[in-house]
Amino acid sequence: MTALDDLKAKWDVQFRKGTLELVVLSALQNRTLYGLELLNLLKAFETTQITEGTLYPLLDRMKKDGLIDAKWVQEGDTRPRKYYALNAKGSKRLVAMSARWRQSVADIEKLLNNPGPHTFIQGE
Amino acid sequence: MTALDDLKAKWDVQFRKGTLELVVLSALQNRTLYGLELLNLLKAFETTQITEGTLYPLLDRMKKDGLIDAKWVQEGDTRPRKYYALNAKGSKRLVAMSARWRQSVADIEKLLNNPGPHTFIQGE
DNA sequence: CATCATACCTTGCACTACAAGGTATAATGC
DNA sequence: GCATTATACCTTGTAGTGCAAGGTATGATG
Repeated sequence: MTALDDLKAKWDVQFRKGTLELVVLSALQNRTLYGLELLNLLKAFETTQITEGTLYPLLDRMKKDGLIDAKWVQEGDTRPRKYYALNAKGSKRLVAMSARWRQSVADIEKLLNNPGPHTFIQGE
Repeated sequence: MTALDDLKAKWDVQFRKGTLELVVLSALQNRTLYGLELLNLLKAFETTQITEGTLYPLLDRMKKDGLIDAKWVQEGDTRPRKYYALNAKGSKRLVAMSARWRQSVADIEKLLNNPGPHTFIQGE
C-alpha cells in the first residue's frame, strides 16, 4: 500500500468525518469566506482537503444548525457568491469543540505513548 | 447545555468515530486484553468512553480487516474470555495512523491559532 | 428461584464524507 | 455562431460506523 493509497483509506476518511465541523468553524474565525474560497483554503493543509460534494452539504447543515450565517454578495462584475460567517452560536460551538478536541488529543497521546501494562490507569 | 449533554452531542460522537480504531490499536500495544478489560481501560479517559455495542462490532471489524488476532482463553475458574492482540498488520496500521493523526493535529492547531484577515465585504 | 454480575453478541437507526453527477453564467478560441 | 473552459453552487445515492437497546449464557448470591 502506497502513501497515496493511504490518503483515500477508510480510516483517513473517518478522521476527517470527526473533525470537519471544527475545521470549518476554525477557518471561519474572524473571517468571511465563500464556498470555493473556503475549499481552497482547506486545500493548503495535508489533512483537510475535501471536495465540493462534502463542503456544500456541510455548510447547509451548519447553517441549519444555526452555527453560521449565509449571505449572497455581488462584487463588481464577478459572479454572485454566497459568503459564510460565524454567528454567536457558532463561536460558542467553536470554543466547546476546540476544548473537547484538545482533551481528545491529550488522551490519545497518552495511549500512544503507553508502552504496555502496569504503567498507568492504576489507582485512577 | 450542560457538560453531560456535550458528552452525548452529535459532534462528540463524530470525534470518536474518527479516532476509535487508532485508540484501540494504541490500547493493544504490547498488551493482550479481553473485551470488557479493554472497555474498562478506555473508561479511564475523558474522550474514549464507549459501550459494548460499539466495542464488539469494532473488534470484529478489525479482526476481519486482519489487524488483530483473537483467542479464547479459560483461566482458572473464571468465565472464558476472548483475548485480542495486535498482529504485524495491526502494528503497521498503528504506525501509519499515528503519523497521519499527528499531521491532522498539527493542521487543526494551525487553523485554530490562525485568526485570519478581517475581510471587508461590500454591502455589509 | 429470583436477582445480580460477568462476558460476549446482534439489530436497526442516525449521521456524514464522498463520488459522480447536475445547473447557470460569462469569457475565450476558432 | 458554437464549442470549450472556468467559476460558482447544488443534488443524489452509497458506504461506513458509533450507539441505544436489546439478546444469550453462566455462575454466584440471597
